[in-house]
Amino acid sequence: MIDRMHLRILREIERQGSLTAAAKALHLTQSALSHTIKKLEAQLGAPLWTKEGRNLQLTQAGEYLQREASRLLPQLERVDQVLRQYASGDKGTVRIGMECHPCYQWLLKVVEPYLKRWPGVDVDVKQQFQFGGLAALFNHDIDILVTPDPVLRDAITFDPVFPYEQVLVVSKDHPLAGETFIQPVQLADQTLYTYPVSPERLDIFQQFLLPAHCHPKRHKTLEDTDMILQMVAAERGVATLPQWLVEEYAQTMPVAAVRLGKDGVHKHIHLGIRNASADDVHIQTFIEFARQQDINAGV
Amino acid sequence: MIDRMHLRILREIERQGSLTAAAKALHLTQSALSHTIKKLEAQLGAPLWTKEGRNLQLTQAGEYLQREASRLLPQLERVDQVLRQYASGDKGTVRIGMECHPCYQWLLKVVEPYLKRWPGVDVDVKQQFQFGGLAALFNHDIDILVTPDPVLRDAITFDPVFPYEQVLVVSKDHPLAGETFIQPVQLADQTLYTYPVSPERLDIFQQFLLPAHCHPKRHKTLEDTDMILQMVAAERGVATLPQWLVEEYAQTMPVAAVRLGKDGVHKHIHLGIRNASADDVHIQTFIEFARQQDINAGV
DNA sequence: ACATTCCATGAACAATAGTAATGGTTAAAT
DNA sequence: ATTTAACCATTACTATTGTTCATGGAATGT
Repeated sequence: MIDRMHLRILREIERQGSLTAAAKALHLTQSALSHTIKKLEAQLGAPLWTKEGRNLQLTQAGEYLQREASRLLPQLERVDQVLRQYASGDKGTVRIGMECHPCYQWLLKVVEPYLKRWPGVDVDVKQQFQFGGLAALFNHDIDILVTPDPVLRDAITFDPVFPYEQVLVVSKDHPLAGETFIQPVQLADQTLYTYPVSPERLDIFQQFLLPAHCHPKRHKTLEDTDMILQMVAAERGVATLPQWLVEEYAQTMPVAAVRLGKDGVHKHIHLGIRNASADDVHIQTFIEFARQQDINAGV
Repeated sequence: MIDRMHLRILREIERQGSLTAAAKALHLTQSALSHTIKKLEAQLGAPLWTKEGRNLQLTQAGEYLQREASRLLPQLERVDQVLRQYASGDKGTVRIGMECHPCYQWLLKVVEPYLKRWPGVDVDVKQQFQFGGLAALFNHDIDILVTPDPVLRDAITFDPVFPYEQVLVVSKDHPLAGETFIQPVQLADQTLYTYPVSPERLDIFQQFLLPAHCHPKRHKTLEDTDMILQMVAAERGVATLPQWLVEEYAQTMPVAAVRLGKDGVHKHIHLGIRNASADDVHIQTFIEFARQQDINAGV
């Protein structure tokens, strides 16, 4: 009953704000659109819009349909894209999403040689998710999720591809800079900079501070890795980052890494995929490639 | 480009096995189907089937499209259903999925009075999920997930609605039947019956046996609660169940409950919903209703 | 009050999708 | 080997649906 065109109409009227503009965007006349809408509403037996003055206001049913449209249409468009790629040989697109900020740095290193090795495959990288990376994976917005926090569930498989150590970053002149490792209490008089995510998802809290019932003097958040490191370099506080990333930054900035606890905090970057897409060639090759890359990089 | 009808064709040909039968199922002539397919393949620039003898064989692209069809069509059909319900007043359907076997018993008690209280709302209960309950929730196969194991994620909200204690069930004549509680070691010479799910998802292992590095003498699995209790009653082994459920069974069977550890293993049944559907009236009222129900039942 | 923008409508037309009839091919039944 | 039945493709024709054109009314801003 509800056809793809109906969904497109809903979406386009929302985007354009008016029926006339939507018609143009859909390569139709205003009249055609008006007719189609009237017919649809007759079929449904309920209006989708009410006329408020000279523009339209969605009814409750209309709002529902619009939400579904913005959810389903991208999936249908993806189907088109994939089919076009089937038709034009073995070209493909792998859509990769990331949840953690430093993952991006790692991904850059993997994607570049991957694109060279597989010229027929495109890579789409997405970072912003309305409902988080896992939802994006389930909703078929992305095909691979890069994350340090795998979740054990039937439908999703996580594959550890890159081991790294999470370390404390401090200014080179900081009192802690000389230590080989620190204890949780040593952060009690420090200002800690992190990305703006809830403490439950920050390893420094979950795996280091909370088990020892410690907490930093202050906890501040900043969006951007560079900004955080600026603050650390300026001795305004400390932060945590992957060790390999600190090494890189240390070449150009006065910062140093210190191990968290005697044994360190060890993590893996995981690649998560839907089990249903496990036999997709491009996804398979990407994961394999990523894992091999790390054998070289994971020194 | 790909239209709903195309997806229906793919699905129906799979279901019926032949083009002629599919045409009949779609209320079309065989000829019409043949035409539509030819046109679609021309548009795509690639065949979706190859003729193997007198029946059809899907190409790779065809297989992909078929998978997408069986994924997307149910969602489109749900949209139809909801819109029909909008048209016919405030009727609605809440689709509930369950991951844990005993959840079903609890749900039965909640659904019955709920249906009486809200005659306009239907409840669909589903128990089998190809990729697990969480995936079903993400895929819009269900609207509410009943589970004892919430997962913290952006897109999903879990709401604890019913507290219960997980206990050991033993035969009335079993040596352990007299104890007020048992220690993990006391299961070392017992046969343990559970549902056929992996030990990581069984509280008896995760919260009781593994922390004490114990394990039962034997671990057997059975599909069905009644069957498990039969085995327990016949002194073939022990099992774990929610305490309130054991109480019920104890009225008709020679079984008794024993606390797990000094403090017991305490759990909650959670209701999980997509954040995007948090303002759906029917879903809201169901959760509210479920929570109130438990105040009475949760003795 | 007037121009402008927006949406609705009816009639005419064009495009699309559907049917009927037929024929060729394949696989099973006699 | 021949017949029978099932399946799919094709052509020509028809019905339905979608689209445009031309027009009019209703709301907004100047």
